[in-house]
Amino acid sequence: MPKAVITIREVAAKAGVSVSTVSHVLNGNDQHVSQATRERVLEVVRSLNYRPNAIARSMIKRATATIGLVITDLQNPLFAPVAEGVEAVLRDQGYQIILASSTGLEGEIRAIETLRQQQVDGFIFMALSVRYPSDHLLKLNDEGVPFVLINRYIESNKISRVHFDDYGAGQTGTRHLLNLGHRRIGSITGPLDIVQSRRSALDRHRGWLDTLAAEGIKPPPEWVIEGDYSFESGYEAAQDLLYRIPASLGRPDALFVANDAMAMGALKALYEAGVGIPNDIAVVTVGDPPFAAFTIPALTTVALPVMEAGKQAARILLEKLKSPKPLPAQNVKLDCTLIVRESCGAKLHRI
Amino acid sequence: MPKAVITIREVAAKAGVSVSTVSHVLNGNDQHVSQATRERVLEVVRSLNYRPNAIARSMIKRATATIGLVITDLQNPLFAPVAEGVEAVLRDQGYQIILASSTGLEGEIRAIETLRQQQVDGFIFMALSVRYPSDHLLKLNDEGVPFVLINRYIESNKISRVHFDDYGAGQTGTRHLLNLGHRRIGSITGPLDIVQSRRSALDRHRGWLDTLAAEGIKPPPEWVIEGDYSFESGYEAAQDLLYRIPASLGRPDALFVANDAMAMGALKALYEAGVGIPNDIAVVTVGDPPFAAFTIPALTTVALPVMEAGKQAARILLEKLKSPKPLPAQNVKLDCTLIVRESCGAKLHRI
DNA sequence: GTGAAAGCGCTAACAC
DNA sequence: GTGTTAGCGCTTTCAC
Repeated sequence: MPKAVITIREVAAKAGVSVSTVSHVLNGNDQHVSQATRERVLEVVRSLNYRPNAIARSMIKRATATIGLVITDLQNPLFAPVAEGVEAVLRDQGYQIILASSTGLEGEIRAIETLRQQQVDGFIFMALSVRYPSDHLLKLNDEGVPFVLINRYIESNKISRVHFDDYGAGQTGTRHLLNLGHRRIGSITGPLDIVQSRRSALDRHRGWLDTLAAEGIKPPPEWVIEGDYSFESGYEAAQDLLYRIPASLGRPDALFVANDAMAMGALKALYEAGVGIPNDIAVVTVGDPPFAAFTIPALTTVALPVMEAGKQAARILLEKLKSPKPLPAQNVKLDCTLIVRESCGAKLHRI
Repeated sequence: MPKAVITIREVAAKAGVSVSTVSHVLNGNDQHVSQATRERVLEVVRSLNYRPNAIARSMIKRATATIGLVITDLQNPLFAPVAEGVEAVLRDQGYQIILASSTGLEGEIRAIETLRQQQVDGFIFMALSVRYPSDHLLKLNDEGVPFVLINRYIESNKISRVHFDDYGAGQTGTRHLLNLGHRRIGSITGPLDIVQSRRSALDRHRGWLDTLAAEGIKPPPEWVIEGDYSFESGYEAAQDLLYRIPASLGRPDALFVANDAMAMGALKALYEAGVGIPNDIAVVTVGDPPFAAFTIPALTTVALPVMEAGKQAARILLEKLKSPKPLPAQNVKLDCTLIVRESCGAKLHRI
């Protein structure tokens, strides 16, 4: 800020009081300040358009009222609603959010370092839950830095995190298909392979598998195709499903697709192939983006409470920030809810 | 950060030098420091895991190397790519981004105030370009605070901004329809009314209108329906177009839809009504979200260079930040490019 | 080459 | 009730 910046000293001078008096009235330590003085000070503050320097303040307080929000992928559609949730609860408490997007492990470590130099009071990590090493987070925790993870898996029960009940989402979606009378249920999964695998993909997949198993159903491996959560991969997976299955086996008549983008891709491939949805193949998915109601047909889906995840994470962080002593880690799992639209049809065929 | 924080003094002590020497080596004022001393200091820095306090540093420097990114709507799909662009160029220069989402004029003013107390070096405003008063921005500019606007209109040529060539987008889309041989061209517009109007909606609309006029075409008012950029409004507008037009007038055989979300909504309404796209009605739109290639049919669209907007804004801001004296305002208008997919068909019918 | 010391703008004892 | 003052952790003249 180039312009002549005005300080507490000038306010004090103009009001004819000492800086400490000004400080007192500004910080609400009013008890020991006379009504008249207070008003005079406030008046000068206003007339001078005085803006307290938060930086100077935080040097003394040893707290900046800022938190670092570190994100692995800004373009991830979950990011905006999560950030909105975080923002909403943090702002209410006077905290600012410093945003850092990082790529890969190196980037994340660098981001943390920079933000610590900026003296952020805590962190929220919002990430693809790829399985990369988390030693730096463990260390961060040991150092007593408050933080919480969103949608990221970690092998430690000493770290607070909020995540979605992905396993439950897999169950819910699959059960819906079952209830509709389907037995031949295939799946387009998220990234399951060792290096790229995401926890959410694994869990949703297990939810699907276990739910079928509970009904004594064991789908042939040809009916599950692995995607990578992208529109493209859903499109291609659906084509594979259509054209690469041995005729003897036949097609599934329902599909559990692990996320919304792939589901939209699949819808298109199916449409192009002349496969009717939901009549020939019913489709259920996970995630409820704004477009879900406007695909053709509209997606029946298991919605993730994304903004809520941001809010919860912020609340947990706030608790840590306000507590003088370290709090036990919290692990909150958010329930996902089925939203019935068109892609599975509506009628129950259940016998 | 609760843990015993280690300061430059301790580094100095352990290295057996003065704090100023440590400061010199840390800041690259190496010239006057002996090789041996430098190495000793660096060694101690590493062993102590010393983390310089950026807050203390910025008190002296009178600059924080942070900028405020203020957004009116986190959920706006343009936000993520813009933020990514901003982040990318700013981070390269060692700047941090402080995020503030604000609602309405009041919220924006509050956000600015708070960020100024945090001593941010500059601002980027990313907003719906609704027409609300911008006096506070004018004043901010007069005070010498560097900032740039993204996608927001302002009646002043003293303020730097980057925006999309919305008028050109309207032209490009419309011309594509014309080239395909269409003459009966309707439109679903963005918010045009006095209170909610957005500059982009107005400009795209004018682009459409003028391009038709240049060909001597004057579409009947019944063929233009106003939406609000949402999926729903596109859906409803298309229904209006289908069912509310006097039979005598007949339907348009092509549609310029002012944004991607409304286009997707319209596609669905048209599909449900059994209207074939592009054969019965061709659809062109503006904006190229990830889903555009996977609607049914895939959207032919005029793409906005969203991430580029973020980058440009950040570059302009950086220039301001580095310049000792105020720079003249820059006004960059970004070109939009047609992406041909399926919703208009491909064949040129042009006679 | 290296160090002492004066602040940056503010808060919080502690005096009076 | 109000004022004095000692720092927060750092950079930066200016001496030596």
